[in-house]
Amino acid sequence: MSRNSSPDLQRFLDRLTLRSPVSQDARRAILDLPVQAVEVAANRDFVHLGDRVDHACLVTAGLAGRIHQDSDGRRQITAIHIPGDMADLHSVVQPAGSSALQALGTASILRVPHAALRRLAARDSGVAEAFWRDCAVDAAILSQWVVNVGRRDARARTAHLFCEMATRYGSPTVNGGAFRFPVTQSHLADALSLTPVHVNRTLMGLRRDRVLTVQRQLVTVHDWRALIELADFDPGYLHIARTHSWADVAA
Amino acid sequence: MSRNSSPDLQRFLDRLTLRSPVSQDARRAILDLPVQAVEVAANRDFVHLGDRVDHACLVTAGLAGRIHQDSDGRRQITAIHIPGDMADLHSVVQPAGSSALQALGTASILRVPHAALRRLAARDSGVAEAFWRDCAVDAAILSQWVVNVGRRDARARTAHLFCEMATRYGSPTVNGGAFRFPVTQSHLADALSLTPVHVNRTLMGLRRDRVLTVQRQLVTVHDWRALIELADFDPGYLHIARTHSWADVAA
DNA sequence: CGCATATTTGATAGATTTCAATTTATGTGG
DNA sequence: CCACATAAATTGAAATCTATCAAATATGCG
Repeated sequence: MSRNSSPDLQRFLDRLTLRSPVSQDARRAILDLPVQAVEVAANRDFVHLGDRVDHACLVTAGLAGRIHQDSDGRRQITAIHIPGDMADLHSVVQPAGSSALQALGTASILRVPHAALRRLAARDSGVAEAFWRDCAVDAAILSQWVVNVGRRDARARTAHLFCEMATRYGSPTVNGGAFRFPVTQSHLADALSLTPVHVNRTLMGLRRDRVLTVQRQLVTVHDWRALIELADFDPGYLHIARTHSWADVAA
Repeated sequence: MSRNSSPDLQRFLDRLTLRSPVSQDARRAILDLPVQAVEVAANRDFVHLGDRVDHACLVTAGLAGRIHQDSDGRRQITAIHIPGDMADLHSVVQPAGSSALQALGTASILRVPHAALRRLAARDSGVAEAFWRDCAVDAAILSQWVVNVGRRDARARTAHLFCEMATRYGSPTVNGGAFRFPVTQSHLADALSLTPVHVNRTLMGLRRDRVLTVQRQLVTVHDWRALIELADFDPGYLHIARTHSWADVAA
Protein backbone atom coordinates (compact mmCIF):
# COMPACT_ATOMS: atom_id res chain seq x y z
CA MET A 1 0.00 0.00 0.00
CA SER A 2 1.71 3.19 -1.09
CA ARG A 3 1.10 6.80 -0.15
CA ASN A 4 1.50 9.04 -3.13
CA SER A 5 0.00 12.41 -3.79
CA SER A 6 -0.63 11.14 -7.25
CA PRO A 7 -2.43 13.12 -9.92
CA ASP A 8 -5.11 10.44 -9.58
CA LEU A 9 -6.02 11.39 -6.03
CA GLN A 10 -5.79 15.01 -7.10
CA ARG A 11 -8.35 14.36 -9.80
CA PHE A 12 -10.64 12.68 -7.28
CA LEU A 13 -10.26 15.67 -4.98
CA ASP A 14 -11.03 18.05 -7.82
CA ARG A 15 -14.21 16.12 -8.57
CA LEU A 16 -15.21 16.31 -4.92
CA THR A 17 -14.40 19.99 -4.68
CA LEU A 18 -16.57 20.67 -7.69
CA ARG A 19 -19.63 19.85 -5.59
CA SER A 20 -18.64 20.38 -1.96
CA PRO A 21 -16.44 22.71 0.03
CA VAL A 22 -13.43 20.81 1.35
CA SER A 23 -11.20 22.24 4.08
CA GLN A 24 -7.47 22.60 3.63
CA ASP A 25 -6.85 19.88 6.20
CA ALA A 26 -9.20 17.52 4.45
CA ARG A 27 -7.55 18.17 1.10
CA ARG A 28 -4.21 17.19 2.48
CA ALA A 29 -5.68 14.10 4.10
CA ILE A 30 -7.33 13.03 0.88
CA LEU A 31 -4.13 13.43 -1.12
CA ASP A 32 -2.39 11.36 1.56
CA LEU A 33 -4.83 8.50 1.35
CA PRO A 34 -3.10 5.13 1.14
CA VAL A 35 -3.71 3.45 -2.21
CA GLN A 36 -2.96 0.28 -4.06
CA ALA A 37 -2.77 0.30 -7.83
CA VAL A 38 -4.40 -2.48 -9.82
CA GLU A 39 -4.51 -3.09 -13.56
CA VAL A 40 -7.60 -4.82 -14.88
CA ALA A 41 -7.89 -6.59 -18.23
CA ALA A 42 -10.81 -5.91 -20.54
CA ASN A 43 -14.15 -7.28 -19.40
CA ARG A 44 -12.73 -8.55 -16.14
CA ASP A 45 -14.55 -8.04 -12.86
CA PHE A 46 -12.46 -6.29 -10.24
CA VAL A 47 -15.24 -6.40 -7.68
CA HIS A 48 -17.17 -9.63 -7.81
CA LEU A 49 -20.85 -10.17 -7.22
CA GLY A 50 -21.48 -10.83 -3.56
CA ASP A 51 -18.01 -9.84 -2.45
CA ARG A 52 -17.67 -8.03 0.82
CA VAL A 53 -15.04 -5.41 0.10
CA ASP A 54 -12.81 -3.42 2.43
CA HIS A 55 -11.75 -0.80 -0.07
CA ALA A 56 -13.28 1.56 -2.60
CA CYS A 57 -12.13 1.71 -6.20
CA LEU A 58 -10.93 4.90 -7.81
CA VAL A 59 -10.85 4.69 -11.58
CA THR A 60 -7.63 6.18 -12.94
CA ALA A 61 -7.65 5.01 -16.55
CA GLY A 62 -10.15 3.36 -18.85
CA LEU A 63 -13.76 2.81 -17.86
CA ALA A 64 -15.52 0.85 -15.16
CA GLY A 65 -19.06 -0.44 -15.36
CA ARG A 66 -21.43 -1.61 -12.67
CA ILE A 67 -22.81 -4.89 -13.97
CA HIS A 68 -25.95 -6.74 -13.06
CA GLN A 69 -26.74 -10.11 -14.47
CA ASP A 70 -29.96 -12.02 -14.08
CA SER A 71 -30.30 -15.76 -13.88
CA ASP A 72 -30.90 -16.02 -17.63
CA GLY A 73 -27.60 -14.31 -18.30
CA ARG A 74 -29.08 -11.03 -19.46
CA ARG A 75 -26.66 -8.25 -18.64
CA GLN A 76 -27.39 -4.72 -17.56
CA ILE A 77 -24.86 -2.00 -16.88
CA THR A 78 -26.26 0.43 -14.30
CA ALA A 79 -23.37 2.85 -14.11
CA ILE A 80 -20.33 3.85 -16.13
CA HIS A 81 -17.41 5.42 -14.30
CA ILE A 82 -14.69 7.50 -15.89
CA PRO A 83 -11.23 8.36 -14.57
CA GLY A 84 -11.50 10.40 -11.39
CA ASP A 85 -14.67 8.63 -10.24
CA MET A 86 -14.74 6.59 -7.09
CA ALA A 87 -16.78 3.80 -8.60
CA ASP A 88 -18.14 2.45 -5.33
CA LEU A 89 -17.81 5.14 -2.71
CA HIS A 90 -21.10 3.83 -1.33
CA SER A 91 -19.34 0.60 -0.40
CA VAL A 92 -17.86 2.51 2.56
CA VAL A 93 -21.27 2.36 4.22
CA GLN A 94 -22.46 -0.75 2.43
CA PRO A 95 -19.61 -3.19 1.86
CA ALA A 96 -21.78 -6.08 0.71
CA GLY A 97 -22.62 -5.28 -2.88
CA SER A 98 -25.36 -6.77 -4.97
CA SER A 99 -23.56 -6.08 -8.20
CA ALA A 100 -20.13 -6.37 -9.75
CA LEU A 101 -17.65 -3.84 -11.08
CA GLN A 102 -16.05 -4.61 -14.40
CA ALA A 103 -13.43 -2.99 -16.59
CA LEU A 104 -14.92 -1.97 -19.95
CA GLY A 105 -11.75 -2.25 -21.94
CA THR A 106 -8.47 -2.27 -20.02
CA ALA A 107 -8.65 -0.13 -16.90
CA SER A 108 -6.50 1.06 -14.03
CA ILE A 109 -7.83 1.17 -10.50
CA LEU A 110 -6.59 2.59 -7.25
CA ARG A 111 -7.83 0.74 -4.20
CA VAL A 112 -8.53 3.00 -1.25
CA PRO A 113 -9.14 1.27 2.10
CA HIS A 114 -12.54 1.83 3.68
CA ALA A 115 -10.82 2.23 7.03
CA ALA A 116 -8.99 5.33 5.83
CA LEU A 117 -12.08 6.81 4.21
CA ARG A 118 -14.22 6.17 7.28
CA ARG A 119 -11.62 7.69 9.55
CA LEU A 120 -11.62 10.78 7.39
CA ALA A 121 -15.39 11.03 7.33
CA ALA A 122 -15.72 10.46 11.06
CA ARG A 123 -13.19 13.14 11.90
CA ASP A 124 -14.42 15.78 9.47
CA SER A 125 -18.17 16.07 9.01
CA GLY A 126 -17.55 18.21 5.94
CA VAL A 127 -15.84 15.28 4.26
CA ALA A 128 -18.62 12.94 5.34
CA GLU A 129 -21.08 15.31 3.74
CA ALA A 130 -19.00 15.57 0.57
CA PHE A 131 -18.88 11.77 0.25
CA TRP A 132 -22.59 11.49 0.93
CA ARG A 133 -23.28 14.20 -1.65
CA ASP A 134 -21.26 12.43 -4.32
CA CYS A 135 -23.29 9.29 -3.68
CA ALA A 136 -26.44 11.37 -3.99
CA VAL A 137 -25.31 12.56 -7.42
CA ASP A 138 -24.66 8.97 -8.45
CA ALA A 139 -28.21 8.18 -7.37
CA ALA A 140 -29.55 11.10 -9.39
CA ILE A 141 -27.76 9.71 -12.42
CA LEU A 142 -29.32 6.35 -11.72
CA SER A 143 -32.78 7.94 -11.66
CA GLN A 144 -32.09 9.38 -15.08
CA TRP A 145 -31.07 5.96 -16.30
CA VAL A 146 -34.43 4.59 -15.21
CA VAL A 147 -36.16 7.34 -17.18
CA ASN A 148 -33.85 6.75 -20.09
CA VAL A 149 -34.31 3.02 -20.31
CA GLY A 150 -37.97 3.20 -19.35
CA ARG A 151 -39.38 5.99 -21.43
CA ARG A 152 -37.11 6.87 -24.33
CA ASP A 153 -36.85 5.04 -27.62
CA ALA A 154 -33.52 3.68 -28.82
CA ARG A 155 -32.46 6.87 -30.55
CA ALA A 156 -33.28 9.27 -27.73
CA ARG A 157 -31.85 6.85 -25.21
CA THR A 158 -28.56 6.60 -27.02
CA ALA A 159 -28.43 10.36 -27.48
CA HIS A 160 -29.01 10.86 -23.79
CA LEU A 161 -26.18 8.59 -22.77
CA PHE A 162 -23.80 10.46 -25.04
CA CYS A 163 -24.99 13.78 -23.62
CA GLU A 164 -24.39 12.55 -20.11
CA MET A 165 -20.97 11.17 -20.85
CA ALA A 166 -19.94 14.25 -22.81
CA THR A 167 -20.95 16.47 -19.92
CA ARG A 168 -19.14 14.32 -17.38
CA TYR A 169 -16.03 14.24 -19.56
CA GLY A 170 -16.09 18.00 -19.78
CA SER A 171 -16.98 18.12 -23.48
CA PRO A 172 -17.93 20.05 -25.45
CA THR A 173 -15.95 22.75 -23.73
CA VAL A 174 -12.76 20.76 -23.74
CA ASN A 175 -12.27 19.29 -27.17
CA GLY A 176 -14.76 21.03 -29.34
CA GLY A 177 -17.23 18.21 -29.50
CA ALA A 178 -15.12 15.07 -29.56
CA PHE A 179 -14.33 12.75 -26.71
CA ARG A 180 -12.81 9.32 -26.31
CA PHE A 181 -15.31 6.81 -25.04
CA PRO A 182 -13.68 3.40 -25.16
CA VAL A 183 -16.64 1.04 -25.17
CA THR A 184 -17.86 -1.50 -27.69
CA GLN A 185 -21.35 -1.48 -29.11
CA SER A 186 -22.07 -4.49 -26.92
CA HIS A 187 -21.20 -2.45 -23.85
CA LEU A 188 -23.50 0.28 -25.08
CA ALA A 189 -26.21 -2.31 -25.55
CA ASP A 190 -25.77 -3.46 -21.96
CA ALA A 191 -25.99 0.11 -20.72
CA LEU A 192 -28.92 1.11 -22.91
CA SER A 193 -30.99 -2.05 -22.55
CA LEU A 194 -30.85 -2.74 -26.25
CA THR A 195 -29.35 -5.49 -28.35
CA PRO A 196 -25.96 -4.91 -29.95
CA VAL A 197 -27.63 -5.15 -33.33
CA HIS A 198 -30.05 -2.39 -32.52
CA VAL A 199 -27.32 -0.21 -31.05
CA ASN A 200 -25.50 -0.56 -34.32
CA ARG A 201 -28.51 0.51 -36.32
CA THR A 202 -29.20 3.39 -34.00
CA LEU A 203 -25.64 4.67 -34.25
CA MET A 204 -25.78 4.39 -38.01
CA GLY A 205 -28.98 6.39 -38.00
CA LEU A 206 -27.39 9.13 -35.91
CA ARG A 207 -24.45 9.21 -38.27
CA ARG A 208 -26.68 9.31 -41.34
CA ASP A 209 -28.51 12.29 -39.89
CA ARG A 210 -25.24 14.08 -39.15
CA VAL A 211 -25.84 14.14 -35.41
CA LEU A 212 -22.77 12.27 -34.28
CA THR A 213 -20.21 9.73 -35.39
CA VAL A 214 -18.66 6.98 -33.33
CA GLN A 215 -15.46 5.68 -34.88
CA ARG A 216 -13.12 3.41 -33.08
CA GLN A 217 -13.75 4.78 -29.66
CA LEU A 218 -13.95 8.41 -30.53
CA VAL A 219 -17.31 10.11 -30.31
CA THR A 220 -17.58 13.16 -32.54
CA VAL A 221 -20.68 15.28 -32.14
CA HIS A 222 -21.59 17.17 -35.28
CA ASP A 223 -24.77 18.77 -34.05
CA TRP A 224 -25.00 19.37 -30.32
CA ARG A 225 -28.28 21.17 -30.61
CA ALA A 226 -29.93 18.24 -32.37
CA LEU A 227 -28.39 15.77 -29.94
CA ILE A 228 -29.62 17.62 -26.86
CA GLU A 229 -33.05 18.06 -28.37
CA LEU A 230 -33.27 14.40 -29.31
CA ALA A 231 -32.21 13.30 -25.85
CA ASP A 232 -34.36 15.87 -24.03
CA PHE A 233 -31.22 16.42 -22.01
CA ASP A 234 -30.98 18.74 -19.02
CA PRO A 235 -27.58 18.52 -17.32
CA GLY A 236 -28.74 19.89 -13.97
CA TYR A 237 -28.86 16.48 -12.31
CA LEU A 238 -25.13 16.00 -12.79
CA HIS A 239 -24.37 18.98 -10.55
CA ILE A 240 -21.31 19.88 -12.53
CA ALA A 241 -22.15 23.56 -12.75
CA ARG A 242 -21.13 23.66 -16.33
CA THR A 243 -24.59 24.48 -17.56
CA HIS A 244 -23.54 27.82 -18.94
CA SER A 245 -21.25 26.19 -21.45
CA TRP A 246 -24.09 24.02 -22.64
CA ALA A 247 -26.21 27.08 -23.05
CA ASP A 248 -23.47 28.48 -25.24
CA VAL A 249 -23.39 25.41 -27.37
CA ALA A 250 -27.11 25.05 -27.69
CA ALA A 251 -27.73 28.75 -28.25
CA MET B 1 -43.36 23.40 13.88
CA SER B 2 -44.14 20.96 16.65
CA ARG B 3 -41.93 18.62 18.58
CA ASN B 4 -43.63 15.33 19.19
CA SER B 5 -42.15 11.95 19.83
CA SER B 6 -44.75 10.68 17.45
CA PRO B 7 -45.03 7.07 16.38
CA ASP B 8 -44.06 8.39 12.96
CA LEU B 9 -40.59 9.45 14.02
CA GLN B 10 -40.34 6.20 15.95
CA ARG B 11 -41.04 4.29 12.75
CA PHE B 12 -38.37 6.27 10.92
CA LEU B 13 -35.94 5.51 13.73
CA ASP B 14 -36.82 1.82 13.58
CA ARG B 15 -36.12 1.79 9.87
CA LEU B 16 -32.77 3.45 10.45
CA THR B 17 -31.88 1.09 13.27
CA LEU B 18 -32.61 -1.86 11.05
CA ARG B 19 -29.51 -1.01 9.03
CA SER B 20 -27.25 1.02 11.27
CA PRO B 21 -26.31 1.16 14.93
CA VAL B 22 -27.72 4.32 16.51
CA SER B 23 -26.56 5.58 19.88
CA GLN B 24 -28.96 6.25 22.71
CA ASP B 25 -28.31 9.98 22.45
CA ALA B 26 -28.98 9.96 18.75
CA ARG B 27 -32.22 8.05 19.23
CA ARG B 28 -33.48 10.68 21.61
CA ALA B 29 -32.39 13.45 19.26
CA ILE B 30 -34.17 11.82 16.33
CA LEU B 31 -37.41 11.42 18.26
CA ASP B 32 -37.11 15.08 19.24
CA LEU B 33 -36.74 16.30 15.68
CA PRO B 34 -39.03 19.25 14.93
CA VAL B 35 -41.67 18.35 12.38
CA GLN B 36 -44.52 19.89 10.48
CA ALA B 37 -47.41 17.74 9.35
CA VAL B 38 -48.83 18.13 5.86
CA GLU B 39 -51.73 16.38 4.19
CA VAL B 40 -51.43 15.89 0.43
CA ALA B 41 -54.31 15.18 -1.94
CA ALA B 42 -54.07 12.36 -4.46
CA ASN B 43 -51.71 12.97 -7.36
CA ARG B 44 -50.55 16.27 -5.96
CA ASP B 45 -46.88 17.21 -5.90
CA PHE B 46 -45.61 18.10 -2.46
CA VAL B 47 -42.11 18.77 -3.73
CA HIS B 48 -42.11 20.47 -7.10
CA LEU B 49 -39.68 20.02 -9.93
CA GLY B 50 -36.81 22.45 -9.56
CA ASP B 51 -37.73 23.47 -6.03
CA ARG B 52 -34.91 24.15 -3.66
CA VAL B 53 -36.16 22.63 -0.41
CA ASP B 54 -35.10 23.23 3.19
CA HIS B 55 -36.72 20.16 4.67
CA ALA B 56 -36.93 16.43 4.05
CA CYS B 57 -40.25 14.59 3.80
CA LEU B 58 -41.10 11.67 6.02
CA VAL B 59 -44.03 9.66 4.68
CA THR B 60 -46.43 8.81 7.48
CA ALA B 61 -49.47 7.58 5.59
CA GLY B 62 -50.23 6.64 2.01
CA LEU B 63 -47.55 6.46 -0.65
CA ALA B 64 -45.15 8.91 -2.20
CA GLY B 65 -43.64 8.60 -5.65
CA ARG B 66 -40.64 10.27 -7.19
CA ILE B 67 -41.83 11.51 -10.55
CA HIS B 68 -39.91 12.39 -13.67
CA GLN B 69 -41.59 13.84 -16.68
CA ASP B 70 -40.02 14.46 -20.06
CA SER B 71 -40.89 17.25 -22.43
CA ASP B 72 -43.39 15.06 -24.28
CA GLY B 73 -45.26 14.46 -21.05
CA ARG B 74 -44.20 10.86 -20.62
CA ARG B 75 -44.13 10.04 -16.93
CA GLN B 76 -41.75 7.81 -15.06
CA ILE B 77 -41.85 7.00 -11.38
CA THR B 78 -38.34 6.25 -10.13
CA ALA B 79 -39.12 5.49 -6.50
CA ILE B 80 -42.07 4.56 -4.35
CA HIS B 81 -41.94 5.40 -0.66
CA ILE B 82 -44.04 3.80 2.04
CA PRO B 83 -44.82 5.06 5.54
CA GLY B 84 -41.65 5.29 7.59
CA ASP B 85 -39.51 6.26 4.60
CA MET B 86 -37.79 9.59 4.42
CA ALA B 87 -38.60 10.13 0.78
CA ASP B 88 -35.82 12.60 0.07
CA LEU B 89 -33.19 12.23 2.76
CA HIS B 90 -30.66 12.94 0.03
CA SER B 91 -32.05 16.45 -0.25
CA VAL B 92 -30.12 17.23 2.94
CA VAL B 93 -26.93 17.20 0.89
CA GLN B 94 -28.55 18.08 -2.41
CA PRO B 95 -31.44 20.50 -1.91
CA ALA B 96 -31.95 21.28 -5.59
CA GLY B 97 -33.85 18.31 -6.94
CA SER B 98 -34.26 17.33 -10.55
CA SER B 99 -37.50 15.51 -9.87
CA ALA B 100 -40.76 15.94 -8.03
CA LEU B 101 -42.38 14.09 -5.16
CA GLN B 102 -46.04 13.26 -5.53
CA ALA B 103 -48.68 11.64 -3.38
CA LEU B 104 -49.96 8.44 -5.00
CA GLY B 105 -53.41 8.52 -3.47
CA THR B 106 -53.89 10.72 -0.43
CA ALA B 107 -50.81 10.87 1.72
CA SER B 108 -49.56 12.36 4.98
CA ILE B 109 -46.13 13.89 5.23
CA LEU B 110 -43.99 15.13 8.07
CA ARG B 111 -41.61 17.89 7.09
CA VAL B 112 -38.28 17.70 8.88
CA PRO B 113 -35.99 20.74 8.54
CA HIS B 114 -32.64 20.13 6.87
CA ALA B 115 -31.05 22.34 9.49
CA ALA B 116 -32.01 19.93 12.26
CA LEU B 117 -30.90 16.87 10.29
CA ARG B 118 -27.58 18.43 9.34
CA ARG B 119 -26.94 19.47 12.91
CA LEU B 120 -27.54 15.90 14.01
CA ALA B 121 -25.30 14.45 11.33
CA ALA B 122 -22.53 16.95 12.00
CA ARG B 123 -22.53 16.26 15.72
CA ASP B 124 -22.74 12.48 15.53
CA SER B 125 -20.79 10.77 12.78
CA GLY B 126 -22.73 7.60 13.46
CA VAL B 127 -25.93 9.36 12.45
CA ALA B 128 -24.25 10.83 9.39
CA GLU B 129 -23.23 7.33 8.41
CA ALA B 130 -26.71 5.97 9.05
CA PHE B 131 -28.24 8.65 6.81
CA TRP B 132 -25.65 8.05 4.13
CA ARG B 133 -26.27 4.31 4.35
CA ASP B 134 -30.00 4.72 3.90
CA CYS B 135 -29.36 6.78 0.80
CA ALA B 136 -27.06 4.02 -0.44
CA VAL B 137 -29.87 1.51 -0.05
CA ASP B 138 -32.19 3.79 -2.01
CA ALA B 139 -29.55 3.87 -4.73
CA ALA B 140 -29.32 0.07 -4.71
CA ILE B 141 -33.07 -0.07 -5.21
CA LEU B 142 -32.70 2.34 -8.09
CA SER B 143 -30.12 0.05 -9.71
CA GLN B 144 -32.57 -2.79 -9.50
CA TRP B 145 -35.19 -0.62 -11.15
CA VAL B 146 -32.85 -0.05 -14.06
CA VAL B 147 -32.40 -3.79 -14.40
CA ASN B 148 -36.12 -4.31 -14.01
CA VAL B 149 -37.20 -1.80 -16.59
CA GLY B 150 -34.29 -2.57 -18.89
CA ARG B 151 -34.11 -6.32 -19.01
CA ARG B 152 -37.29 -7.94 -17.76
CA ASP B 153 -40.48 -8.40 -19.72
CA ALA B 154 -43.76 -7.00 -18.46
CA ARG B 155 -44.64 -10.04 -16.39
CA ALA B 156 -41.30 -10.46 -14.65
CA ARG B 157 -41.05 -6.72 -14.17
CA THR B 158 -44.41 -6.53 -12.48
CA ALA B 159 -43.62 -9.54 -10.34
CA HIS B 160 -40.36 -7.96 -9.25
CA LEU B 161 -42.02 -4.76 -8.13
CA PHE B 162 -44.50 -6.70 -6.04
CA CYS B 163 -41.68 -8.73 -4.51
CA GLU B 164 -39.82 -5.58 -3.62
CA MET B 165 -42.83 -3.86 -2.14
CA ALA B 166 -43.89 -6.97 -0.22
CA THR B 167 -40.44 -7.26 1.29
CA ARG B 168 -40.30 -3.59 2.22
CA TYR B 169 -43.77 -3.80 3.74
CA GLY B 170 -42.69 -6.76 5.82
CA SER B 171 -44.87 -9.27 4.02
CA PRO B 172 -45.17 -12.17 3.79
CA THR B 173 -44.18 -12.53 7.41
CA VAL B 174 -46.72 -10.03 8.58
CA ASN B 175 -50.02 -10.77 6.93
CA GLY B 176 -49.59 -14.15 5.38
CA GLY B 177 -49.16 -12.92 1.87
CA ALA B 178 -51.45 -9.94 1.57
CA PHE B 179 -50.57 -6.28 1.76
CA ARG B 180 -52.26 -3.02 1.03
CA PHE B 181 -50.66 -1.21 -1.87
CA PRO B 182 -52.81 1.79 -2.69
CA VAL B 183 -51.85 2.57 -6.27
CA THR B 184 -53.81 2.62 -9.50
CA GLN B 185 -52.81 0.64 -12.55
CA SER B 186 -51.73 3.93 -14.11
CA HIS B 187 -49.31 4.47 -11.25
CA LEU B 188 -47.98 0.97 -11.77
CA ALA B 189 -47.58 1.76 -15.44
CA ASP B 190 -45.53 4.83 -14.59
CA ALA B 191 -43.33 2.83 -12.26
CA LEU B 192 -42.91 -0.15 -14.58
CA SER B 193 -42.44 1.75 -17.82
CA LEU B 194 -45.48 0.15 -19.36
CA THR B 195 -48.81 1.48 -20.57
CA PRO B 196 -51.80 1.22 -18.27
CA VAL B 197 -53.40 -1.11 -20.80
CA HIS B 198 -50.50 -3.49 -20.68
CA VAL B 199 -50.31 -3.38 -16.90
CA ASN B 200 -53.92 -4.41 -16.86
CA ARG B 201 -53.29 -7.35 -19.14
CA THR B 202 -50.25 -8.38 -17.17
CA LEU B 203 -52.11 -8.31 -13.87
CA MET B 204 -54.91 -10.34 -15.39
CA GLY B 205 -52.38 -12.86 -16.58
CA LEU B 206 -50.88 -13.18 -13.11
CA ARG B 207 -54.35 -13.64 -11.68
CA ARG B 208 -55.27 -16.21 -14.30
CA ASP B 209 -52.17 -18.20 -13.42
CA ARG B 210 -52.98 -18.04 -9.70
CA VAL B 211 -49.82 -16.11 -8.86
CA LEU B 212 -51.38 -13.06 -7.30
CA THR B 213 -54.53 -10.99 -7.25
CA VAL B 214 -54.81 -7.23 -7.01
CA GLN B 215 -58.24 -6.12 -5.88
CA ARG B 216 -59.05 -2.62 -4.83
CA GLN B 217 -55.68 -1.86 -3.44
CA LEU B 218 -55.02 -5.15 -1.75
CA VAL B 219 -52.33 -7.38 -3.19
CA THR B 220 -52.85 -11.04 -2.36
CA VAL B 221 -50.05 -13.39 -3.28
CA HIS B 222 -51.27 -16.92 -3.91
CA ASP B 223 -47.95 -18.45 -4.91
CA TRP B 224 -44.86 -16.80 -3.48
CA ARG B 225 -42.56 -19.37 -4.96
CA ALA B 226 -43.83 -18.75 -8.46
CA LEU B 227 -43.73 -14.98 -7.97
CA ILE B 228 -40.12 -14.97 -6.78
CA GLU B 229 -39.09 -17.31 -9.56
CA LEU B 230 -40.83 -15.19 -12.18
CA ALA B 231 -39.24 -12.03 -10.86
CA ASP B 232 -35.81 -13.58 -10.38
CA PHE B 233 -35.97 -11.81 -7.04
CA ASP B 234 -33.13 -11.70 -4.52
CA PRO B 235 -33.96 -9.45 -1.56
CA GLY B 236 -30.34 -8.88 -0.51
CA TYR B 237 -30.14 -5.41 -2.03
CA LEU B 238 -32.86 -4.13 0.30
CA HIS B 239 -30.68 -4.81 3.35
CA ILE B 240 -33.66 -5.65 5.47
CA ALA B 241 -32.16 -8.80 6.92
CA ARG B 242 -35.41 -10.62 6.56
CA THR B 243 -34.05 -13.10 4.06
CA HIS B 244 -34.65 -16.04 6.33
CA SER B 245 -38.38 -15.53 6.25
CA TRP B 246 -38.27 -15.51 2.47
CA ALA B 247 -36.38 -18.75 2.55
CA ASP B 248 -39.17 -20.15 4.67
CA VAL B 249 -41.76 -19.05 2.21
CA ALA B 250 -39.88 -20.21 -0.83
CA ALA B 251 -38.78 -23.50 0.66
C1' DC C 1 -1.09 -13.66 -42.79
C1' DG C 2 -4.54 -15.53 -39.76
C1' DC C 3 -7.20 -15.58 -35.74
C1' DA C 4 -10.36 -13.33 -32.58
C1' DT C 5 -13.22 -9.61 -31.79
C1' DA C 6 -16.22 -6.08 -33.36
C1' DT C 7 -19.28 -4.18 -36.68
C1' DT C 8 -22.63 -4.42 -40.30
C1' DT C 9 -26.54 -6.40 -42.96
C1' DG C 10 -31.10 -8.85 -43.93
C1' DA C 11 -35.35 -11.22 -42.91
C1' DT C 12 -38.70 -12.59 -39.59
C1' DA C 13 -40.98 -12.94 -35.17
C1' DG C 14 -42.78 -10.91 -30.89
C1' DA C 15 -43.84 -7.91 -27.27
C1' DT C 16 -45.77 -3.69 -26.26
C1' DT C 17 -47.96 0.57 -27.75
C1' DT C 18 -51.56 3.12 -29.57
C1' DC C 19 -56.18 4.41 -30.27
C1' DA C 20 -60.89 4.01 -29.37
C1' DA C 21 -64.64 2.23 -26.95
C1' DT C 22 -67.00 -0.08 -23.16
C1' DT C 23 -67.71 -1.66 -18.72
C1' DT C 24 -67.06 -1.46 -13.98
C1' DA C 25 -65.91 0.73 -9.61
C1' DT C 26 -65.98 4.67 -6.43
C1' DG C 27 -67.55 8.61 -4.22
C1' DT C 28 -70.93 12.39 -3.46
C1' DG C 29 -75.00 15.18 -3.02
C1' DG C 30 -79.83 15.03 -3.02
C1' DC D 1 -80.28 4.88 -0.46
C1' DC D 2 -80.32 6.16 -5.16
C1' DA D 3 -78.66 8.90 -9.12
C1' DC D 4 -75.13 10.92 -10.94
C1' DA D 5 -70.36 12.14 -12.08
C1' DT D 6 -65.88 10.78 -12.20
C1' DA D 7 -62.15 7.82 -12.13
C1' DA D 8 -60.48 3.22 -12.91
C1' DA D 9 -60.40 -1.10 -15.13
C1' DT D 10 -61.19 -3.91 -19.16
C1' DT D 11 -61.49 -5.20 -24.10
C1' DG D 12 -60.20 -5.36 -29.22
C1' DA D 13 -57.59 -4.47 -33.45
C1' DA D 14 -53.88 -2.50 -35.80
C1' DA D 15 -49.36 -0.39 -35.85
C1' DT D 16 -44.55 -0.08 -34.30
C1' DC D 17 -40.44 -0.82 -32.28
C1' DT D 18 -37.05 -3.94 -30.92
C1' DA D 19 -35.44 -8.70 -30.48
C1' DT D 20 -33.86 -12.76 -32.61
C1' DC D 21 -31.34 -15.51 -35.71
C1' DA D 22 -27.97 -16.13 -39.13
C1' DA D 23 -24.43 -14.57 -41.93
C1' DA D 24 -21.02 -11.45 -43.97
C1' DT D 25 -17.60 -7.97 -43.51
C1' DA D 26 -14.30 -5.26 -41.14
C1' DT D 27 -10.75 -4.44 -37.77
C1' DG D 28 -7.00 -5.15 -34.54
C1' DC D 29 -3.20 -7.81 -33.20
C1' DG D 30 0.52 -11.29 -32.71
